[in-house]
Amino acid sequence: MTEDPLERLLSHSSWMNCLTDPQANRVRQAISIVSFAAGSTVCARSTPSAHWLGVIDGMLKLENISEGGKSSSFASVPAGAWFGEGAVLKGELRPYEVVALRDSQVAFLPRDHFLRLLDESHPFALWLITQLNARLGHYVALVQNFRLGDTTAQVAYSLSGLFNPALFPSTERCVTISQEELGRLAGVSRQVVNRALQELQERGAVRVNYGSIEVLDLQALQDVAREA
DNA sequence: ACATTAACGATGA
DNA sequence: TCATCGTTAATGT
Repeated sequence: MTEDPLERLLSHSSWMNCLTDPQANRVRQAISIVSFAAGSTVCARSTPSAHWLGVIDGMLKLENISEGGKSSSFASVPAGAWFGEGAVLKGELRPYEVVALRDSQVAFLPRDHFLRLLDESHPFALWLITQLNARLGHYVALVQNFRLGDTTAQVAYSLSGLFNPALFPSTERCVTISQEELGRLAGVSRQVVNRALQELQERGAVRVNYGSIEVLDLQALQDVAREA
């Protein structure tokens, strides 16, 4: 039963602790699981936000695409995280595209089940407020970083954001992401990412591997992100 | 100054 | 073989 990937996700999802056994079982049965190949679209932009999404395995990105076909992602979502509650709450069309960065498995919880939990469970509502607040804090810091920091600080902040324990409780020390993808996340070119990572490696904050980055000193990474 | 795009060769999986 | 990496040159703001 620990082989069940959905159970693995749920056992690491702190909001499950807010639910009663009947509620938890209801949720289990309502969730459907879909696999996506790297590069495929999980949710198209401007389609109804009919589900709350959890990443069982792999990694997703949330991105906007400009007219010129250039894409900029504003969030990467590693395994273990749930997202999309904003669009579900507002009942609006999804304002961004969800794309699998690698082969991924995604859990879909239907919108009505999500809303019912919110209606029935005070602890779940409190958990959700905490979650939204943590995300708000992340983006407030992102704006400050964008205005005050140099490009190395931007890369450092974007990378450290993947290890924010409030948002992504169960991320490992190592993240599989190409320098090009990190560039899309940080809003800079791949060349700048490459130089920034080498500088961060010289400082001992990270180790750069082929297709992945290992964080050796998260505090040092966050310190660089705050430099102006 | 410093970032961006384009391009090239080298190298890992 | 393909993706990714490290680097350089030309160009833009």
